[in-house]
Amino acid sequence: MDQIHFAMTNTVTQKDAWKGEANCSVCSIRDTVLFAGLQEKDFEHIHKPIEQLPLRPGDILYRAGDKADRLFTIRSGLVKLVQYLPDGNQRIVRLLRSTDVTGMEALLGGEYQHDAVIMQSTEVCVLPIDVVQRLSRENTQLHQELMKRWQRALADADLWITQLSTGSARQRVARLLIKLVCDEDHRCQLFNREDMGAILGITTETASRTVADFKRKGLLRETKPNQYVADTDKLLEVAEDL
Amino acid sequence: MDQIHFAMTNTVTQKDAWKGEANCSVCSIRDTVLFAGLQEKDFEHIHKPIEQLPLRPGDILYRAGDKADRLFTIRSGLVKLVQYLPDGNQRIVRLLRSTDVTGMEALLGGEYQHDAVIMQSTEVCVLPIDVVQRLSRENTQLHQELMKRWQRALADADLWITQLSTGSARQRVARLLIKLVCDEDHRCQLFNREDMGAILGITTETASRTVADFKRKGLLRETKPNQYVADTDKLLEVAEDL
DNA sequence: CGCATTTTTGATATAGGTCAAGAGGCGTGG
DNA sequence: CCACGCCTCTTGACCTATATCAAAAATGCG
Repeated sequence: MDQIHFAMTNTVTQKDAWKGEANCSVCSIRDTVLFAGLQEKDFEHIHKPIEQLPLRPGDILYRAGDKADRLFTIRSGLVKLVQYLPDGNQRIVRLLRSTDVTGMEALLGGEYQHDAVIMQSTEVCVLPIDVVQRLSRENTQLHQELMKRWQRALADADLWITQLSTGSARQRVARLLIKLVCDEDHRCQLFNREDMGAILGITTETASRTVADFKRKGLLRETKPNQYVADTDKLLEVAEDL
Repeated sequence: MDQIHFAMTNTVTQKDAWKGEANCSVCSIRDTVLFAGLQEKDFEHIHKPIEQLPLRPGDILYRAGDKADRLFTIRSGLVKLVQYLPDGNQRIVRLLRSTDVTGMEALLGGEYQHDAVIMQSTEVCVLPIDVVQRLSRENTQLHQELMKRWQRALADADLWITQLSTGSARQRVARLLIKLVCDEDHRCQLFNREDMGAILGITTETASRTVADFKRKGLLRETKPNQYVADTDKLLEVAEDL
């Protein structure tokens, strides 16, 4: 459908939004992050600074076909990986959130495989690929961590197929909502219906109708604009079509 | 639907079908295979023998939940990776063919994520994980090759989503057929309609109807039982809905 | 040859696509 | 602060593709 509005949006290359050089050794999410296993001495070897960037909805982190020379850790926010069909339609193939790593294509020196588009205000760390490669050679734990990320991405992709691309529209929407519930209060934010459709392989209208229906039936309650509370139990019933 | 008929089938653990110890240094497909980059001296370090197994349709290479301690290279044949939905339905999430590697979960010491089921007579090499791990530490090229395989699996998974789980049933079947065409004569073998359905997220009946229709319309010609010639151009038209 | 399994085909129901219009939000500029 | 225009969401009416249920035809196997 659209895939447009690119011309206006920033890519990360323009450093005007640069937030500053990161100090990984005091990173607040360091123990869950790619660099978790690094030692003091490892940090001494990082000469190139690691940038930390704030990004806004609609910004493009990288595009399919760009030379892959950087790896990204998502500190916070939400990013979609998008691929295009021959007919121009788009399909979202993965969502990235806090502590996720993306752009691992860079480790092999190829091109990025997706457009990475910011959906909610996001902060990323930008890791130059040569830094990661050297560290990965020297530090077994980082190396292990990289493989784990790879494995995780693959498991995510499998789930995307089995959960989000299989079954009725109702089931798919329900499963997506369950995935989105973040805190223990079952709160979640949704995104626009078009993106929901591109995630689930259904039309915008069907996404809309289904969400509206869930609201009416009380599986979803909107506390304030785009702030929902989900009835996870009922959603699960729908997801498995009981 | 079924996911059954397991009780009767072999898993690879029973070595009765053992074909013999492989000699990797003279492997006929060695230059396209995981061990492509190994040197003579590397082979000297492989103490544990590398098994080479012939498998028959219906055999199970490994099952979801099994401890992942071996990595497999497909020498020839066809293997499906299957996952199950909560409601018991199955979905095929990947197909493996000659030179593909599977079971990389083993590198992280977890459990296999899928059932790996033989679809057509297959030969695999079984690589004990500790062998691979040691070699990968010593040999950069093997290590690189492993990452490439990981990347490839991920790209396959993305294609599975965009090509085989998106669009009308006709389009999906057409795209699948295009994928299956192997030689330059556009020959291909199909598999049973149920598997086609589980790959495409459609019913067995729809798969059957669509294939039958393609035959009638001449997009597909059956030369002998389960030996087809595909009209790739016409299939492409259908795939992109021109 | 006869049984079991898979494929094909038919009839029917329905979920979801399509096209179109209205409703609600939100930012911009007067 | 309001009015206008733009955009997204929602809803409606309609129609088609695909699921579902069932039975016949074809295929393979012992």
